[in-house]
Amino acid sequence: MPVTTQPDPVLDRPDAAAPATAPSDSGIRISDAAARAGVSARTLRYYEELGLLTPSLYTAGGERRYTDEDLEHLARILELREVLGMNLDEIREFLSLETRLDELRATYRATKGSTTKKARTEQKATLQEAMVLNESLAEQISTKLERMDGFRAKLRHDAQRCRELLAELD
Amino acid sequence: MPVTTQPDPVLDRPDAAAPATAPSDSGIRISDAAARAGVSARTLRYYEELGLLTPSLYTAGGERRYTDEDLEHLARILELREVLGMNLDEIREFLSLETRLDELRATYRATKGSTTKKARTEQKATLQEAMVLNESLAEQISTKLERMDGFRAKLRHDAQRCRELLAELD
DNA sequence: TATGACCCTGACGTTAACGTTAAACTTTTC
DNA sequence: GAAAAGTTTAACGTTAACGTCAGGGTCATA
Repeated sequence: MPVTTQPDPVLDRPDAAAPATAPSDSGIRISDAAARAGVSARTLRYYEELGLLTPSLYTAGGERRYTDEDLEHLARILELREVLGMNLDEIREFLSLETRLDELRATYRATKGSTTKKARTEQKATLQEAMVLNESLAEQISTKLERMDGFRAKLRHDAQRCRELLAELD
Repeated sequence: MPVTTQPDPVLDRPDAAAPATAPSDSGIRISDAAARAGVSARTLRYYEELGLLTPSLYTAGGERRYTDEDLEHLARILELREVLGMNLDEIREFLSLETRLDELRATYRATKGSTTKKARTEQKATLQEAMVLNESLAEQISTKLERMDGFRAKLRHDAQRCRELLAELD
């Protein structure tokens, strides 16, 4: 037995639609996953330890197997780290809120409006929380963008002065 | 004797023009400088240890005194750290190149074109180096700006979906 | 089925960027 | 001019995010 997934991994996908290209399945090993993402295997184990990225498959022998979905998740983590400069704790917070939003949307679609008042207020609370974090993040990003843009302008100005000096030197 | 600056600190400024507001002079102590910049005194000592920021004054007793100019320099360091996410080594490299450019401009103006060929080729080399670093930095910033902007767009989209859901919940 | 290539789980090591503390010295203030 | 407040150097401590290594299993392939 190669893999310890009892339910069919294709028919049971959270997203009902069949994937574009049938996955070569059973996932890839950790070193390959790491190489594709440009990180080390140790990093993947560490992220798992922190609860950031759990491979969706394990072999019977206990080896990690990563799916394409896992790799996408990893890419999101790395984007938050590299582009936004978040530390791993902030990333976990952000991702957990994202997950809760997804769940909320799922249950919302499932119950289709016929929810109790209690459930509805809870959903509202989650949505509010999401909005708050979203807006605070967007604001931080905007100010950072402005400052970076200002810096870039200074760089351009400096470059111009360099060019002028070079020109004067014939 | 309060300060160990033999020449007059006002008349001997590198920039000949008199400062807009006569400085209350003799500089501020380390903890005040740190507080103004929003960092710790330890950080200032550490930056000095790394050669990033040397206070322009010392009391006879050996205490650091920071001038407004020092604080501006510190602000630049912090901008490189916070906005661009540079580490302290990268910051030092960048600042040292900036300093060399300033020196180059100074000697250029001083000699007013009457330089030897050897000196001129050296100046050209420095300018080229500066341009290379400048462009590489500008490029990095641009790609980072794009990715951050993309992320912000995703956030906006998410926020919109949240608002729609909230509206549906009446 | 053997064997080389991988992987597992500890566990300790590393680096950057400071934090903290101690013991002695300066500066300021009353 | 003496206490209070602040500073100095030196040295060890801390945290995040992994690196590295040992000892022992697992996988793929010939």
